[in-house]
Amino acid sequence: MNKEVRVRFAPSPTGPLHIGGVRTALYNYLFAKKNGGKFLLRIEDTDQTRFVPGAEEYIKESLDWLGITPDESPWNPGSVGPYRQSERKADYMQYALDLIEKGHAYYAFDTAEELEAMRERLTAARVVTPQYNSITRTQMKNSLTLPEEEVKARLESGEPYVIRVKVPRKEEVRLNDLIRGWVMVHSSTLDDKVLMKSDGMPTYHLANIVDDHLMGITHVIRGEEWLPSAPLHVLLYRFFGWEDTMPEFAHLPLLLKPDGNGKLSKRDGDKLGFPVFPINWKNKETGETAAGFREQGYLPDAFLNFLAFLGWNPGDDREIFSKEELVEAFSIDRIGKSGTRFDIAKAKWFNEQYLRTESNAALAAFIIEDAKADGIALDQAKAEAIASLTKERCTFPADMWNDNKFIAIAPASFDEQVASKKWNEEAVKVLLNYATSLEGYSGNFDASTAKTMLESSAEAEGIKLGKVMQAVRLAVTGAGAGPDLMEIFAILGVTEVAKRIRYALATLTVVG
RNA sequence: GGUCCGUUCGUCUAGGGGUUAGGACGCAUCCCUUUCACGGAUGAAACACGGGUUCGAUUCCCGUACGGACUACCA
Repeated sequence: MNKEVRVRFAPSPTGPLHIGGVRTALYNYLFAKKNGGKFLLRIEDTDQTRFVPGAEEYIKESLDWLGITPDESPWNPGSVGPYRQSERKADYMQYALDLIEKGHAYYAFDTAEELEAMRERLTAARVVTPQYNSITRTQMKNSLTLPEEEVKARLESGEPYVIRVKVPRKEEVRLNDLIRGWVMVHSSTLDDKVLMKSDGMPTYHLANIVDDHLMGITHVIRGEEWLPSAPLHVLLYRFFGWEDTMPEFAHLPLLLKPDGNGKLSKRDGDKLGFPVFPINWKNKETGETAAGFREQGYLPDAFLNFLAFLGWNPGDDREIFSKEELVEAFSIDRIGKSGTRFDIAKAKWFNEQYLRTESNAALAAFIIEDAKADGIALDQAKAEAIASLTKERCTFPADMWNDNKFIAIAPASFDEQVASKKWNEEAVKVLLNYATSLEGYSGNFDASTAKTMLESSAEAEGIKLGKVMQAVRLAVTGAGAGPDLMEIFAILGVTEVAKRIRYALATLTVVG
């Protein structure tokens, strides 16, 4: 196989992309890059009734956020465009007509009521699968049953019609899925799917095959929900005479809800306690916003890494992979077969891992911005010091500021539980000493100086530092837990520490 | 209902005819430590079931159960 690998991600703009779709896009991207091929994006907007404004932009923004930008797309077209099926509308009819000519498709004039009546009749006759197929089509209004003249007359009169594929009666359809191996289906279980709708638009089945062919797609990597219709697609390639260039298929296992009860869907929104969308989606009709991973504080590379491992693994114990490493390690035969439940705890873990490896300089930007929202101006140096001190204990960038505001904001109140247990005579004595020596100090104040001075303040009273440490922390931060206290002191500076201690001394009273 | 797909710790998974069934998340305990975290160590925790094939099956085959997808002029 020396043909250039070309894969596509083909979402329909019916709303925000959900993470299952994002994973499909990711696998397509990884496969293309791994094989030096191209990753295309095609918008499948053949259902005019379900079109949602903004969905297309949403898809673009989501992929850009994750850095899996298509090589060819509506916004960056290659030579096989257009990349929106609605803009290719004029071309599909000739292919459908070609099929009719070859005897593999036919016109059908049945109304919705007639189709309904047929299904009811079949159901009443206890036919297990009522469908428009090789048997029932003989009783319907189509170009196979109607006289040629009448068909012509109906077409000329402008009567609405669809074009259906003529599925052979008895045939074994085989397909070799890259993930599942040979899948065999008997054509008698397939129905005569509509290829061209009465509004002149093709259905997914026709448009998909025609476009994949025209766009030189070599591998179709898509969700498992397409597996049942894959045999029909194989049949279509055959009817068109394109079997020799038919793409290889890989049907991805589905992303399931955390309880394993059904596949993850858009409607799950935030009900499950975590986002199902890559980025925020504002529903223009309801005005409601569905949460996205980006806005929740997930780093793009961490999210990508997490997503890649939902159904795929490299075969060894490594788990942290940059995008480039994923490309290098990726292969379709290491994709699993079974559905994957979505576990948000693991996603958080990945984010934590990535947060820790981010540079303090980069993280400082988050802290500065979040502090600003609280009306606090932080300089870069101070923000970097906070980042360095806090990033190892946080899941999201925003936690660095939100969980550690006390570093920049002097406590107005103190954790009562800690105060009642730790605020005692000894602590007061030590803090009194410490405040005094801090106030008389004007040299360089770093973490070790802060500690040395605190130690001597305790020693002077013959008190062990460990006994009063919590109280010291409480006095300066208002809380009983947090990052290394002496490092915090260094960030605060000698004057501020002394000031806070004086305030605590004046505010807190020793009880019991 | 029918067609198709699937089933290893709670979750993501590695493995594959003979293994103490490995790792990760989460959980628990311990260590480190001025706290909380981080980190380190340890632990509990799995081959859905029944038949075959075989000297031997978690692994191969067949059933059953369970789960899922599909079953539109939606994708």
